[in-house]
Amino acid sequence: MTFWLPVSGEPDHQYDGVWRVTFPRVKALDDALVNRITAAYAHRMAATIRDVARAAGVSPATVSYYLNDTKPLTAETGRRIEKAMADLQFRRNPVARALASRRSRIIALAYPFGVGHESYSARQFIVGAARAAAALDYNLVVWPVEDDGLELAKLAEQGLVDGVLLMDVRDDDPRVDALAKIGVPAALIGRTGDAVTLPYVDIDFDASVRLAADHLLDLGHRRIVLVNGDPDQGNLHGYGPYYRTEGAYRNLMGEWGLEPAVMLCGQTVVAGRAAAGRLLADFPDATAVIVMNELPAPGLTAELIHRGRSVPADISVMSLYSTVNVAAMSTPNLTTVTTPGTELGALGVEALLKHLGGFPVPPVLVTGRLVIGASTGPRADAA
Amino acid sequence: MTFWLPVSGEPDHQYDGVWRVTFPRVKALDDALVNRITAAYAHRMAATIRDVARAAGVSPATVSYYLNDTKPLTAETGRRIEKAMADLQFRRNPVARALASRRSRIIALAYPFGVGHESYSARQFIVGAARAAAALDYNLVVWPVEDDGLELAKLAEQGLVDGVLLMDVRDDDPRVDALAKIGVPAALIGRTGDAVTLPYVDIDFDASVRLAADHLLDLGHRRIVLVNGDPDQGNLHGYGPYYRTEGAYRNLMGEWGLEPAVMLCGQTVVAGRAAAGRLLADFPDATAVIVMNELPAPGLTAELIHRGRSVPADISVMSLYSTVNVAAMSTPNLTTVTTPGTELGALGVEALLKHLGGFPVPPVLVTGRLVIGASTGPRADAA
DNA sequence: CTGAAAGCGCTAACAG
DNA sequence: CTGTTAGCGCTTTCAG
Repeated sequence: MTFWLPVSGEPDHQYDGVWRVTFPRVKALDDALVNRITAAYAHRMAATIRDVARAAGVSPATVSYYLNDTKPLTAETGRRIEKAMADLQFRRNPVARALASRRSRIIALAYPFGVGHESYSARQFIVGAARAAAALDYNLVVWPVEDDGLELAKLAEQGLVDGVLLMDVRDDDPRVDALAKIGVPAALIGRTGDAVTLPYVDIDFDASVRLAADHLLDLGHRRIVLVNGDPDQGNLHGYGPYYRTEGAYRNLMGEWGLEPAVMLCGQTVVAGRAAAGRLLADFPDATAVIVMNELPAPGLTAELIHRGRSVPADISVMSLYSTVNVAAMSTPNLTTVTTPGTELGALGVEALLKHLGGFPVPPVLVTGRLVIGASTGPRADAA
Repeated sequence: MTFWLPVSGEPDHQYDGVWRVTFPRVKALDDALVNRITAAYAHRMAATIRDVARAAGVSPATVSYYLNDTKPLTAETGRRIEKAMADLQFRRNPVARALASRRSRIIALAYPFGVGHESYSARQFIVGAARAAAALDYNLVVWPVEDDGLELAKLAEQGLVDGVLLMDVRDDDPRVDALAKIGVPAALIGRTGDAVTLPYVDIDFDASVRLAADHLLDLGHRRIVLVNGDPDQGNLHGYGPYYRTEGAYRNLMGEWGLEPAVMLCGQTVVAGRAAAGRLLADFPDATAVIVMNELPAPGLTAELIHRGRSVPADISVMSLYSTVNVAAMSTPNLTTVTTPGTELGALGVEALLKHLGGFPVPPVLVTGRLVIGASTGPRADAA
């Protein structure tokens, strides 16, 4: 079996004791080699539950009860088991436990990795989810899969994981259907359309947009343009963050009696640069702009300055759903409402596990944090 | 059991049908709840190898041989098994397989998540590793653990995984010792000190620095400053990328008969800004600078411009080990030699699996890609 | 080339 | 409160 990494360029290998590889197309191990792998999982030589039982003078079942706290035991019995376990350096075997209990205690994080999903906060989601899982004695496997659900189905139907946490969900997400057909439980980061049947956690778009807009309104701005993501680029129709953010923005503008102004922009730095020209042409009276997602904002800001506008004196830029580090890269460093990635990852795991436990799981919406930078300031032409 | 996410700010919850959470301290499920989780791993109702054997008129062992290609079978037998599997929609149970074979076919990616490790290419490593693992029928669990090896030891000694891939390794890495003591096989992305006993893949620092420096030399620059990472910040003493990059740089300068000039800088955008002042003060004759890692470079560039220097007319900036997206965020967009994250992740998995198979694994060094931006240009004061 | 049989280490009824 | 007893589904000698 061979697989190719999604990297450009031709392979160029040299060997002189070590391999030196430039832009590799990676040819992986073949089947035969993989089959010959001999190392066992680390646990192999450890004492078993039977050894412990024997040493403690109880039955294996009793040890199991103690381990799982699944039946009440006398303190004395517990103490003897505890001692035996310590003496024998007992470590329970998670694989055997999984087989017998029919629960692997492994969950998967499925996240897309194609165009339009190049969010740098991806790392935060993974860290949040993995650490939450670890704290709950679960393991998190990572499945970077295509949007279409095919790869996901293949992985899920292997039956290793107890459940799947889906990232970057769309209204009509093929991955959801794929999992449903296989019968693997799932929870969502993001949501599907109106009839959300699965547990989910998501950004609180209303609150986040309000946080962003209020800051601008407080500074006196009245002509605030939203630079939203473009669903036509990267096939992101029905992508919640786009239309929910726009909805929140329009509501808010309505609430304040202001005219909404929306333009679309691809999710790259370069697209952000290009958007600057359109912004100035189409909305010459804009004094502030809210830019969706972390990549376009730096590009747009840079290009505004390049075209002779001063930020924030002429126009304030608010970066919506970015990270502190990315926001700091621009000059001036950007004011942003962050993506609560760590929180969503952790809360997503929590939702999934509650769901696996058969508990009702109310939706959770998390608001980003307003981090004030130097790209927003008082409206210059204030009446 | 309760755990706190590493997020700042106080919890602020509201419930009105959905939870609305701001800056949450996440309180996770308690033990009792986790114990009550009932969902089984997805496989539970599927046909077993016995069913297949019965349907095919062979023994379970034969089916196993067929599945694993572990003994030669007649074509006819294979065909019958194949048909039975299809009829019954057979899916082998990975947990049972793991128990019997003593191999879980799960490997872990351990990566640090503390200060100094906030690389945005982390996502690429994970994607590369996870997809390589999947291609080889392995699963990758993610363990974001502290540098000290304690958390890692706790996870590894559970015995779920067949091996561990360590990211961001240092010369004297406690995590390596921790794994050795437990007896869990490991491979490295990065390397330990001189006596590297474990298989590793790493950046080809010599080649990458040469790629960066050659570009600048070709443009006529002769006074090229290296802005290296500061090991005192984030406790990164013995961190290979720092001293290997510096070594490569010094060699190269020697080779060209140029005077090396090195300054240190923390791994944040803000530190990069601060470094600009020192650069101008300490090396007023510099016409080009090579900046280590993706965060400081944008800061340094911005501050140089802020101080009235023109990039690249007055000074060229080369961002070493960044990503295309981050490099594009600056104005001018930065020339960079990338971190080959995807490649290293995939090659690391390959190295680990070969190691598990008992095969010799020669080291692999991968060179980044030179992506030319607008931050480097011909030396202005060329004689 | 195929099969019988003995587990892998743990859990979970069911008894007592 | 504790023990007995079957497995969970697959792999892997060891025979034939």
